[in-house]
Amino acid sequence: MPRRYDPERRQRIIDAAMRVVGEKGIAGLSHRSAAAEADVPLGSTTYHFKTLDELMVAALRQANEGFAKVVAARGGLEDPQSDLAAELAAWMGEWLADDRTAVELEYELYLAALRRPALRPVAAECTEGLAEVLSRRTDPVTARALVALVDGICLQALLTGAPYDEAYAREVLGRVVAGAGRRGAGE
Amino acid sequence: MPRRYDPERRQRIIDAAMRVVGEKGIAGLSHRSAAAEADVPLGSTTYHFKTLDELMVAALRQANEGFAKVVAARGGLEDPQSDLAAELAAWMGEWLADDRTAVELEYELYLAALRRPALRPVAAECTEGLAEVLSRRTDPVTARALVALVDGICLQALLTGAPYDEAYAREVLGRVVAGAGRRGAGE
DNA sequence: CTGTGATGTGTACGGTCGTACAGATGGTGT
DNA sequence: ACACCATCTGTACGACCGTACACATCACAG
Repeated sequence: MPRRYDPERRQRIIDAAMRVVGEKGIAGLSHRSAAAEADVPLGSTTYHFKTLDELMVAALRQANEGFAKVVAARGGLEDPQSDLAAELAAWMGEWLADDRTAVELEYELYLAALRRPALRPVAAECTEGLAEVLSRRTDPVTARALVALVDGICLQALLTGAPYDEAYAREVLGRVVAGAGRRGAGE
Repeated sequence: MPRRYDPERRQRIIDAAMRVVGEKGIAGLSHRSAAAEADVPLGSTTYHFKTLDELMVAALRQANEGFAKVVAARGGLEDPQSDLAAELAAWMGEWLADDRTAVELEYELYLAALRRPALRPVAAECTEGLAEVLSRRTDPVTARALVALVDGICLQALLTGAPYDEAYAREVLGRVVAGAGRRGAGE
């Protein structure tokens, strides 16, 4: 593996791209805007990322790794003594309250997979990552359903601008958890 | 209300914009591409829709009206004898199988509200529209949760490219329905 | 019948974009 | 020491974009 002249150049471009998406949205991301934000010449971004899709793949992967760390750091999700639904609802509240822009950034990159097949494998990693963590507390089918419900609740809050209702989230997440292991659950 | 020289001009532009989004995605929508698709001059699209946001608002509203008609036409959702979760899961299956591109079109416009405040009120109408229909079969909290779960399940299928699993959808939707009217449900 | 305002049309300007490329630069293996 | 190649840089081109504007056209009130 040959060393680089500027070994952090590629990484700095990814970080810059994430800042651009956070500030101006995916529509504002271009080789030029990322280059300007990273303070590197245009040719440098086109060299490291031949297409914008490549840059978005790198950004989404990095965002998801950061997300996974935040989830892992919140130990409550792994503690078998805790109420899984309540833990999830509380964590969503913190996530959304802490910095809604950061959540928007993650979802914008994640949802971009809708029209960009190149992003789909990475998007699949994102859902599987959270589902895998939840699988340590419940069965895989319930875990996948919880991920879907978390996405739906977050999106409802973000898309309509409505405030996050933690009691509501805890209640409905609890219903999915409560049904774990019943008839026809596939497990 | 003054009549128009070409009373259908505006409507034709909206239809063209929806075709453009369906074929090339929101990123491919511009005053020019919509004008070309509608076979009208550029100045006509800029006259009727001062900004692209206005055009997207009109397109999303129209897509939602079409969606509401499809939902209403499927009477099973209103029949109190039917299994609500099974009806919903079957309807999602038909929707996704019939023409996945059409579903992508709807979700792409709907999700665009994430970064475009102008679309948020219309996005809110979309969720409330379906929630209102479901409210005739269950309580409002459960209805809202079902909408969130439907969105999450559809998005998981669309984003990851995975096939739609109707049995799974029926099972987890059923859990949410089964919990209706319990403790702390807010109703 | 005529004025007036809404609607339709064509063209042009300045800006941003992806892409391409030729040359500079400095690691790295031999 | 030398050559090779990954990396870096600046510049240019053609395409597309939103916007603006002057002028044509038509419905309708008076």
